[in-house]
Amino acid sequence: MDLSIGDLSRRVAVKVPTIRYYEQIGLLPAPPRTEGRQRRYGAEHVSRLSFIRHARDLGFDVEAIRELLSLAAQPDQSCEPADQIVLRHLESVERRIAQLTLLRSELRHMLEDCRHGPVRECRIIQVLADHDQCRHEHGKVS
Amino acid sequence: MDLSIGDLSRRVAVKVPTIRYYEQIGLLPAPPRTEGRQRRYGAEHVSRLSFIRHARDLGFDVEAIRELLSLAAQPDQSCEPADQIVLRHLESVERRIAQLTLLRSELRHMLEDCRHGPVRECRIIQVLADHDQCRHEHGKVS
DNA sequence: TCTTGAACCTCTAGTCGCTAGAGATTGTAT
DNA sequence: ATACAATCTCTAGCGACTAGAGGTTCAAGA
Ligand SMILES: [Zn+2]
Ligand SMILES: [Zn+2]
Ligand SMILES: [Zn+2]
Ligand SMILES: [Zn+2]
Repeated sequence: MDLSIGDLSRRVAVKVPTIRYYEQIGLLPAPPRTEGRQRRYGAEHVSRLSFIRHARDLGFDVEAIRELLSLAAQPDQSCEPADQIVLRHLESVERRIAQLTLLRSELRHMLEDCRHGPVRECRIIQVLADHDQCRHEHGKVS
Repeated sequence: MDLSIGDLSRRVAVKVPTIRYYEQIGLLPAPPRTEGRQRRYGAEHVSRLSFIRHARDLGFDVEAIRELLSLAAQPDQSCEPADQIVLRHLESVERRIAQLTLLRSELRHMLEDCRHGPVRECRIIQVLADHDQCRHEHGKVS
């Protein structure tokens, strides 16, 4: 186990510049270097980066991942803080789904109502110009 | 109708720096100025900014809004390009909902499976470390 | 051993859609 | 005249990368 950054990249499916970025922000520890200053990674880097990547895929932000990693390193502590992080994330995903569902409905209505004639008669343009013609109180999409 | 940037901001509910930003990127035309170089807006700015704000609330990106505005200014043309823009956006919203729905399910499972004991036994940490323990092929959340 | 060339290095800047601040000027009400 | 809120320009920062320039190192084949 003595992987170049390219090897690690292929193995974990994280791009090379992203790995360097994670090192820069202190998410992945700086590995040892060859005499020519090239990075060489070991098994612990593979598993840590896999964790990071999986958590990113699941939508956690870097701050949350930082906390999750530090919890994972303390196996005797209660896992409650980790649960809290996941719960918070779940709630934000649910809020997001609710917003997007309203949005989808609004967009579908716009497309259904459109008569596909000249812009002058286009419902899409009219609705965009006037939120009162919307069916829902879709909030801002954040 | 001769609104300061603050008046316009309150009327359309778009923050002052955002209005200046829209001017900078060419989304909102530069208004006339007072002798002391302060911006003064008219009715056409109110309606254009309302359009922009509504489209942003509906999740359209600036490029799409640019195209929609330029279409809106040509009332005799076919509205098909506008419909296309909305359709593209709808499809991306639908993809996003599908991803987030998978994600929600995964996060719920993680929370359900967790025994709330020490980190060593925490399913959340275990699943994060190993995607094979996931129920779904949740893709990357983009 | 030498030579090639892919992979690596650092550093800077760009993405998107704002948001925040500094420091100076203008408008308006008393 | 004075005070003070609002405005001005300019620059930098957010999150999570991504792209590129310009230079160096590694590893494989001749
Ligand atoms: Zn139409
Ligand atoms: Zn609306
Ligand atoms: Zn747990
Ligand atoms: Zn997974």
